[in-house]
Formats: sequence, C-alpha cells, structure tokens
Amino acid sequence: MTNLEVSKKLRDVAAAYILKNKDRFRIIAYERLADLIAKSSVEIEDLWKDGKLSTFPGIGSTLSERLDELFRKGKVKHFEEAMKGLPESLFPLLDVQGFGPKRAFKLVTTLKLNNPKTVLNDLFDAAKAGKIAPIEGFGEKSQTDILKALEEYKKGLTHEVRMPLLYADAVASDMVTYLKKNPGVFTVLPLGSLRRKVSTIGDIDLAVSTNHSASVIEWFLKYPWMKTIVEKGDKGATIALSNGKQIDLRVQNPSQFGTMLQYFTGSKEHNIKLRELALQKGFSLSEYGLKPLPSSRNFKLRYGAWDSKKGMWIFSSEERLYESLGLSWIPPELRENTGEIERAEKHKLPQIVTSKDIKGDFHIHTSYDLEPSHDLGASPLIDILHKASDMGYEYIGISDHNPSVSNHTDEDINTIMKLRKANYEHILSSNKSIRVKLFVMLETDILPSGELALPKKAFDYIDATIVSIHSSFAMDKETMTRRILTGLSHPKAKILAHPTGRLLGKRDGYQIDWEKLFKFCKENNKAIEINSNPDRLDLPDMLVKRAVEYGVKLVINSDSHDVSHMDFMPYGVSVARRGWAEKADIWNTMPYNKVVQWLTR
DNA sequence: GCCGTTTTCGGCCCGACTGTTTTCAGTCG
Repeated sequence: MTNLEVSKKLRDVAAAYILKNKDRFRIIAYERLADLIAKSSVEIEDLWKDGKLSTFPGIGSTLSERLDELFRKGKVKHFEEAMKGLPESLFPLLDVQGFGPKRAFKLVTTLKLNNPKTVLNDLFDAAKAGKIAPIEGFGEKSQTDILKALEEYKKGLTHEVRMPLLYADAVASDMVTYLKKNPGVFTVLPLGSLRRKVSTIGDIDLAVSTNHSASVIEWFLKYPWMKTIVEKGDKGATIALSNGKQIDLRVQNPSQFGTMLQYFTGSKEHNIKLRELALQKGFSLSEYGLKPLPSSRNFKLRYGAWDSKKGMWIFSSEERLYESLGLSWIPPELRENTGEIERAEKHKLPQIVTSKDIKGDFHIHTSYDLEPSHDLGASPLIDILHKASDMGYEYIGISDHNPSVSNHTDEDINTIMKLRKANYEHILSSNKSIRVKLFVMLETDILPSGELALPKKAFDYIDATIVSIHSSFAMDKETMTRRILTGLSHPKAKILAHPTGRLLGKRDGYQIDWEKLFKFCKENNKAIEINSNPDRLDLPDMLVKRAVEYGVKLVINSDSHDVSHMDFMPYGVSVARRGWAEKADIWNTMPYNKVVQWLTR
C-alpha cells in the first residue's frame, strides 16, 4: 500500500469524523498524519515491516494499532465503523479542489448520487443541468466553480502534481523579474517549499515587500502568462498558469516583512511548533507579529518594534523574530519540525554545508567514446576542466559509463580503458596551465549478481570507481541489498551513485535495507552519493539525515552529461542541507590531499 | 488522537478568502 493510499484512507476517516461531529482534535490528528505520510519520502509500509511505525511523528499507540491492522488485513474495523452510514460516493469528491466533507456530503445526498465509481461524472452532469444552484448554501457561482474544478481535475491539471525544483525555480524567477518592474516593489522573494529547497514543488509562493499593496497586487494579476485568478484580496492573490500551476503572492510593508518571511516559508509543521513555543512564552505568533497574551502584557522584547496601534511586536527581519523567541535563526532548509527548533533553543544547530564548501565533483561524463553501456557525455574533457577551474574546484573525477559488456570481449575492454587513461593524461600534460587535479574514474554497473561490469585487468586503468544500478530494478529488498554490498566490496569501488534509483515523478526507487547499507559503508569507508541532477536528487533528504546520524560519509556529485550540468551542484547541496549534513560529512568539501588518500588508497 | 526540560493530564496555531449570507460556514494553507 503506497503512502498516498494510506494518506487518502486517513483523510477519509477524518472526513467521516467531521460529518459525525467527532472530537475536533481527533480529526486534526488524523489529518495531520495524512499530510505527513503523503509527503514522506519513507514508505510507511516499510516502516511497518520493520516494526517502527511508532517512530513516525503523529503515530501514537492507537494509530499504530490501526495502521498495523490496515497493512495486515487491508482494512480496519474502526475505520469502517467510522464511515458507516455515510454514502461511499462522497469520498472521491474530497480529492477535488474546493470540496470538503460538508459540501461533498450535501451534494451527494441531495442529488442522490450513490455510485462512487461514477460520482465525478454524475456531479458534472448535475451541475451542467443546473441542479446545484438551487440547493441551499449553493448558488450560480458555486455551480460554475464546481464545473470548472471537476474539469481541471479530470484533465489532471491540479496543482497537487508537483514539479521538479529546477522547473519551479525557472517559473518563479520569471515572475520575480516581472514583479520587479513595478516601482512599488522593494523586494520580492520566493518562499514556501522553494525557499526550503524541497526536491519537488507544489505551488510557487512569493512575497513582496511594499508600501503600495493594492497596486502591486493589480500588477501581479496582469502577469502575461496568467490563465485564471484563483483568489484575490487585500493581503495578496493567487493565480493559475495555463499549465495548472498556481502562484501565490503575499504583500507586506517592510516593517512587518520579517514575520511574513517566516510565516510564508513554512513548513506548516515548523510554523505550528513555533507558534506553540510562542504561546509558552506568552505571545500569539502570526504573519503580522507577536501579540502578547492578556496574561503577559508587561513583557518587554529586546528586538522588534512595538506597534501600539496593532498592539503587537512587529519585525522587519526574520533573524530578530527568531531571537525574540530565544532561538538561533534557522536556515529554511531545516524548517520541517524534525528537531531543529529544539536545537535552535540550545543554540546548537548544525553548521550545514554550503555551495562554497564544495571543492570538487566526482561524477562527470565526457564525450570520450569508450563504447559505453549507457549514454555518453556531450562535452570533451578540456571543456570540463576549464569549467571546473572557473568554479574554483581543486579536483574532479571523470566517471564515464563502463564499456558495454555485451558488445566487447574482456580484451577489448582492457584496451579501451588503457587508451582512455592515456588520452586523459595526454590532455592534462598538454594543458599545463590548468591547476585542477584529475581522478580517472568510472561509473560501473553493478550486475544483478553483484559483480561489477568490468574485467579484472581493466581496474588497473582507473583510480577508483563509482558503482550504480542500471538494470533489474525490481528485486526484493534483501537480494538488492546483497547485490549492492557485493558491488561495493570491490576495493576500487568507493561511491554508490544515485542510491535509490528514483526519478522524480516518474519512477520510485528500488528496495534497499538502509540500516545494512549504512553500516557497511561506515565500516568499509565507502561513500554514498547525493546526485544533484534535478530529476534525481538522490539520496533523498530524509535518508541523508539518517546517513549523517549513522556517521556515513557522503559525496555531492553533479552526474554531468554536459558541461552545463556542472551547475546542478547547488541542488545537491540543498539536499545535503535538508539532511542536516555538515561540511565534515561530505568528502568533496575536503582538500585534494585528503581526498586522494581515501579515493586511491 | 498525540504529546511532554514547567505536564502521563490537559493542553492542542492562526489567519485569508469566497459565496451565500445579514453574521458565518467552509475550505485552504
């Protein structure tokens, strides 16, 4: 059962509780867990198999039992009781934008739409026939809104389909450029998951600092690529682009921009925790400021300005707000309520790695044709060396794919590898002005047997190899783990590349026993790659965090197949930052003389 | 239903916007 299916189940139960007027906080508990599971990169069913359900935030003793029953039997007695008496047909509607439990219930019961399989079409027909507007609480406007929402949903144009970070960056920066043309705009910043550098982005959130809110919002609504206005008010607006993606704008005057930044950056979980902390300290925190609770009116704050008209402390900078709550400023990448607030209280946040710390890149493909098993790079070594030099790197590793095994004899491959090494060395010696050090490496396939796809003798022509899985993805967890560990056991195998094999939005990763892998890597001094390709971003951030806790060393690689791809590095760095990795956790922040000892030993 | 360096009981974030209303419920983030 996938995370999304489990999440939907919990959401349906929460909806049933809402309709039956159950305890508000029980409903929140179900909804909260549904949210957390939907966005978790750890499969909740895997957690259950490992007997670790209750380590997941939001799962206590009761929900642990319920989910256990769900995975064992495929259904839960308690859930079925909760939904008893409610028409099954209301639940599919909940996935459509604008439908909550109450409106869905009202519609399916009034219109007697009882077939859950056809309810979306049935409701669409009813709306077209004008049967919704006369229902109490609805009107002409809601009838047309429902038609539109159902159409978008059927077309798959919902903003819940997430886009890769790189793509969202491009969409956002286009809008930023546009907004800056308005003279009333002081600053405009991408916030939300974009600022937290989440690997995939749902909506694009932007905040503008201005003293002319109304005119900025008007300007925003005139954006040339806008398709529809979703929402519009004094504080901001939401538009949808023709690709279905939404852009959310909030405006605020500079004196209150700090709290706006904090609020709109999220995450939701981080904000809730922060607001609870503020309550403990005698304040109610909102996007506007810190409002003293009636019980603590005489409390003075060192930072922030007192706005007597609003009766609250306001903040122009985010740093001052965090300081006022007794916290260190928390980098956006850490704001997921996974312990960062507790650490910030003790002023012991990790010093997470930055792009400036990166001194090299071990995973670059060249255009040198060694008749590989997979795709060649597009750029020659000399271009890559110049680029590396421009980026200030001390060293790079060239990791072309291994020569195809099926098309060559071992003898052929030995020759190819020997020539390749000689070619690279020749390029180096004839370009003495280049200071960047070169590791002649390879990206070698781990075959289903666990053997590496390179004859024994050919290893003499490389300094080290990256190993990775490019075939037979559908193995069970145990077999796959054994396969990888066998591959990594080769003395020249130093790095496991794109470890989960996931392609964002296209392919889930294969099954691996992470505990076993981490243990092996730590004991044998092997590194795990964070692949910076925006379609991969693999190792995922949550697993980076576990690897770091385990003491496993990582490398951040671009996996460039073109010299321009070397600029992907900051995306990998973002993943590392989200996984709480410090400089010392990452091999390619180390100087050459340290790296050479590890890599070529 | 969850959760805990002020608690194993008694708390649980805060607000915007819309449509249908005459003061608010529902939905969303």
